[in-house]
Amino acid sequence: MHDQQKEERRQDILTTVWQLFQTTSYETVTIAGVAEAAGLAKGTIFLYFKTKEALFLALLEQQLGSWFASIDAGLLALEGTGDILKITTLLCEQLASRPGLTRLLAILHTILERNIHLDEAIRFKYLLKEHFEQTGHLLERCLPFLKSGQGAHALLQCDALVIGFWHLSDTAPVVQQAFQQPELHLFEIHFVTELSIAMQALLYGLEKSAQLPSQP
Amino acid sequence: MHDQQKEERRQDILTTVWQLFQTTSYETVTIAGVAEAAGLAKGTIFLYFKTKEALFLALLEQQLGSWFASIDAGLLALEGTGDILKITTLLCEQLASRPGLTRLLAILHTILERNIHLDEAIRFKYLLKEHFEQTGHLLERCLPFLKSGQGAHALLQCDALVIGFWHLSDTAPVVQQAFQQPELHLFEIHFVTELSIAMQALLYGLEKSAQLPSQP
Amino acid sequence: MHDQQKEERRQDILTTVWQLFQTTSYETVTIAGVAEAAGLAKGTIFLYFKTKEALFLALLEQQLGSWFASIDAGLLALEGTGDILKITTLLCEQLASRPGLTRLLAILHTILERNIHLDEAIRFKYLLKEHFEQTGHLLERCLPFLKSGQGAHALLQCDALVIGFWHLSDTAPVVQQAFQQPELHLFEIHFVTELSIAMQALLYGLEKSAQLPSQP
Amino acid sequence: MHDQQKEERRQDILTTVWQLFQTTSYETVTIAGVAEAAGLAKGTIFLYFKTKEALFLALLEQQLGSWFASIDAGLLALEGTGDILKITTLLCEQLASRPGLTRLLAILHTILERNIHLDEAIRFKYLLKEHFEQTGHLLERCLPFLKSGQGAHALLQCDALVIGFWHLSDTAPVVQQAFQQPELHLFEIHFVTELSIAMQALLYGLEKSAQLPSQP
DNA sequence: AATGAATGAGGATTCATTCAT
DNA sequence: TATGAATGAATCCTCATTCAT
Repeated sequence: MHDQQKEERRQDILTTVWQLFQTTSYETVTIAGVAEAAGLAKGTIFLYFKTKEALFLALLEQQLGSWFASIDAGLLALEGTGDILKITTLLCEQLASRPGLTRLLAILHTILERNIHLDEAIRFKYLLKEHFEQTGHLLERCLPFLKSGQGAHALLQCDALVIGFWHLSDTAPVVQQAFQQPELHLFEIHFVTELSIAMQALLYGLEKSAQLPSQP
Repeated sequence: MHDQQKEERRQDILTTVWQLFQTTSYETVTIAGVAEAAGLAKGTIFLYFKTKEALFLALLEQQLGSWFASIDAGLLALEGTGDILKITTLLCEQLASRPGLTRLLAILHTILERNIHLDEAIRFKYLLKEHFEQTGHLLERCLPFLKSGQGAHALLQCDALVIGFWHLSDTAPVVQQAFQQPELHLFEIHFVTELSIAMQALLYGLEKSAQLPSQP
Repeated sequence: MHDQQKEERRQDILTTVWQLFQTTSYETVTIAGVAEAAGLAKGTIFLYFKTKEALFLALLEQQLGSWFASIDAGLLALEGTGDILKITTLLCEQLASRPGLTRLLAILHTILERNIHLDEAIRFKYLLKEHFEQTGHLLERCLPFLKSGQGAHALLQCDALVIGFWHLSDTAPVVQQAFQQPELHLFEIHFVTELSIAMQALLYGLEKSAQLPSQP
Repeated sequence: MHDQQKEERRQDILTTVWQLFQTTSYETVTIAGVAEAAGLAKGTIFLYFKTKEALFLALLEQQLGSWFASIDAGLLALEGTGDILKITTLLCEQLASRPGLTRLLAILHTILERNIHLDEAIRFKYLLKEHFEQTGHLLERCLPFLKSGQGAHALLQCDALVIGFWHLSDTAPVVQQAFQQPELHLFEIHFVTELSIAMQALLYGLEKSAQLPSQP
């Protein structure tokens, strides 16, 4: 079996998992279910992914790759504009079109990274670093107030916003019911909307901070 | 047994849980452990708290109450100053001095709210609303650019930042090891530091946004 | 529920396991099977025994208790006789009438003791020590050549013989088939017979050794 | 590929397994590990050995061959002496210098013989028979009280002792900890020491038994 | 002869929660 | 009001072995 075939099978598994994950939660997706849906034996799954977490991490890598690619393309077109609104819209819309990605990001630190091997952790973090730095670089060329290295850092701050607002917006069923009470609509968060607002404000604020003389 | 005695026992349980939670994780704290530490039977715990999640939610309520009280006091002293830096420092330092609070906030939406009853959800959300609106009000008086109602909303945005940065900073052991690799220190997040920076930028940005003519 | 009832249920479980163990192997006995046969939930079994190994260890304790009791009674009747043959016969026949005991002894060190908690290990070893010393004492009074403490030691040597000969006699099915070959009957070991012969020789030898002046 | 080459490769595999087995347990040695260490594919291992058990059985054959050779040489020098102490010392020291051999003997009947094919079982048992009879013969010439055929039988009894004392001395980690308790040192068995004592006694006893008029 | 991808069986264990007493 | 015995769901992963190439 050639490497190409192996890669194809790996992709098959990832595609299967991705489909299952769309309609259910991480917990609901079981290896047994994945194997059955993929027409493989349980053990075969583990031949391609050491743990369930590593499997979903690979999924995240793909989605992240896709997202960063879109962002990079978009940022190139915005080079030098300094248009925070357009940049925010770009980031958020590309995220909104990948609902699964956000859910994966939201469980990355609490679940996915909790049961992987060191080598996987290192590889993933380096990959992430590459993305952050490359896209951060592009971001710096769009937003001149960002100095070298601050682009990646800004992306990290956006990541925090994504995770945070996802948690706020992805409410449990009981909480949904509670929201039927009057005056509680305050907490009904529309993810993309709120994320956009906050991200925009954050970038404006970074611009302002850059203009200030010093920060201890 | 008088209501007072019941309340005392309820407090005893909460105090016990709080102590256990300080040194371990939510998962590690078991009802059996709580019962033993409190000198009660397992079943008794459930007489005071319907579920484990409700128990921790009560804990969160207390800590939140304490935090909001401090914030309120602090904001009163900053009324009208518009000093974003001081406000940010206030919010973050009061959070930094309550490590358990942050950890509870980080699991509020993914765990605590997932297994409580409707009445508890409603009560908690109303309580939260009260806090958000009262403190939001005070915030509005400190930051004149915040219109009525925007104070609570700003606090919500801060909440998102807290959750997000906690996830980014609370890394799994393997990831900690991975960080020993060169050039990965980018991801080593010091919670309070990063939270402060982002929160400050966010508030600056909200100020800037308020000055802009319109927002679609 | 009184302690007595708890003890009864504990006994029920042990009895159930004992019955299952009679007709199958340790591996074949599953907790699920035990629970079903006992009309209990799986979790309930673990309420009475921390691990599967601890469950079988309790079984062994009972059987050992019974065996030692019979031996003690028998040895009392042989006090001062120095009749090695009768003693050997006593030990072996009491063992032969408890087939399960031998099987448990044979897996004690390789399986049972491998997954128990320290407190259980300590308790079991002290229990064993008690038995060895008490019965060893009686043995010393039957066999005058045994000095103080040597009785327990002799029992330990017998234990080794029991384990060893059980392994030699409890042959795998394939090996059974192999024994249909001519001239291989050498290896067809009848457990009790061979154990008796060796144990008798061992005791004779200990007597002889005692008469020798010194052993480095 | 010539038979000679095949035999060489077979030896390579055995050598590799032997090295791995020295530092770990039977369970820890995996076919995958053996294949990797030997620079072969997993499937290749099974071309030379039908099962994992057959592989270790071959190992045991080699070690046994080596041990019996040493014993034979030693017994020749002791011919006619009737010196039980020297014989015991010979047997035990040659065993002590081959720690892996004892470990293999201890799992021979419970593991190795459980998953081999009939032809292998037959071959192994015949091989064993050869050894037992040849060395048994030599033993008979050292110990005149042993009648024809009793030498092999005595070796079988020694085998039982080896297995039994190995189990008693090879204690689980928890049990090791338990032995830190006072008064439990009774169970801390030094394998070679105890084996020597018991084997010597056994042989003395066989001598004594031979002098007795009759045995039922 | 060598490969290595695929297989798939197999089971203990925890712990929040309930409810009879 | 307090107890604590009983419940039972829920699933990952290893690794010897096979067999098509």
